Amino acid sequence: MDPQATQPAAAGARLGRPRDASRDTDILEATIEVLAEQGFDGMTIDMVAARAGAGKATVYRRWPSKADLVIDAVACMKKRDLDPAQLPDTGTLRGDLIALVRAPSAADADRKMHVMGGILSLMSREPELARTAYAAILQPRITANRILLERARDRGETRPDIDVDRLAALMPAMSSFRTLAQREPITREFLISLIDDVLLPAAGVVRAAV
Amino acid sequence: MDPQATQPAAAGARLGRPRDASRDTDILEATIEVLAEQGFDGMTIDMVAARAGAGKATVYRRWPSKADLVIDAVACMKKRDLDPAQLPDTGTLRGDLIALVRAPSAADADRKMHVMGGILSLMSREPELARTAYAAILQPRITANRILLERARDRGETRPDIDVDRLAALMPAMSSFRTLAQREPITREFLISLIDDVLLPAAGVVRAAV
DNA sequence: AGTATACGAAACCGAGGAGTATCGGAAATG
DNA sequence: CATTTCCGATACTCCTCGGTTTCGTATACT
Repeated sequence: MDPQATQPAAAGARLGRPRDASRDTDILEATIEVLAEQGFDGMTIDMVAARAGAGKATVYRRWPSKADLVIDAVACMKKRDLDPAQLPDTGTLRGDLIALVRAPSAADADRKMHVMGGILSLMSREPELARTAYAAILQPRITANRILLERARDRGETRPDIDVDRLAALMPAMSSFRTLAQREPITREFLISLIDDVLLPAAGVVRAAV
Repeated sequence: MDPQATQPAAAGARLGRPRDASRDTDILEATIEVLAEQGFDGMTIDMVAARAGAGKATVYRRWPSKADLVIDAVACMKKRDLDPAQLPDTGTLRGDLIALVRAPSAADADRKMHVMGGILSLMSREPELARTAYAAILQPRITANRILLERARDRGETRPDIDVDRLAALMPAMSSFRTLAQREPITREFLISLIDDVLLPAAGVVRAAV
């Protein structure tokens, strides 16, 4: 199995120059960027390598194929994500939702949606990627919405019989639709209008004076 | 200009074997099918020709390039579409919306969404296609919803201050999201749940006994 | 009949991109 | 210093696919 079974015990120090871990993250970030701009089929390994300031060999030493690189890059988007443990808790559903659409969140969501659009065609052929992308891009947001909605419902702020799952997917759905199909940017105004004109009325929250 | 200016006046009968018009529709339908299954980049002209039972030359005699073929095929989807003049008018918003999601509509919407997903990457590079696709696939549905909503609002069935544009896009947005991102099929149950649990509450329609 | 075009099938051409190999140099171990 | 592996750069192979051409046949007009 292991051709290097001389002295370094198991996963110990290998011989020769060690790998530069910074190349990994640079390549993964470049992959996400090119993916968002060009889509999977429009993206070439040379583009990624050039943007990362790396050589093609350095890419292929780490990932066996273009598809594996993309799958790994998408999976790594999940890490720097909102932590369910520190969701906003302002006392009202509207306050929580508004807090969730702060400026960096909007720009970040816009790029994530473009990545999603870029790998749509590949997702048909790679079910594993489809699950990974859902978990990395959509699931966190939907889960956060679900938690906020359940909390508000248990407070008696909404109707008691709301369809939490459906409503939790509402904002991601309308956002992706606007970005990908209507090709208009996600703005803070759009998100707030979504909260006040669609989501809160649908949840049966009485409209406060604005 | 016209190298054939002998006897046939202007656009009259040409010389030789005339073109078979049935090949046009066969090729266009095959294009839509392959597009929905494979996406633009995964689709090859050979696939389309084979499925249409035609030769590649027959395709290229009619459309100068793959992109032109796809643009034309998408544009032709608009023809067999719902006519705004004969929208349902049942007296209630819910009745109208339910009537609009009859069985053939659901299956048709599912395929249209897959086509939309298949050309997403191309739409970035071809703004003309983006407009065409929107007009052929989404606009008719959104417009129909808008008309029904405005009618209901003017009847006093909804709150008077509803955001018609936002609400008209709600069902297409949630449908495309479910199809493309969540990869679950569009069922009649899903659409009705959307109407009863999201759209009507958001529009302020009082829930009738079900 | 003669001519001109359309048809399906298949060979063909050229560009572009995935993946591999090579090279000179750098960074680690011994 | 010798060895080994990593690095960026680049040349190279192989294959797919868009698009063109050819061929034998079919179908129109004159």
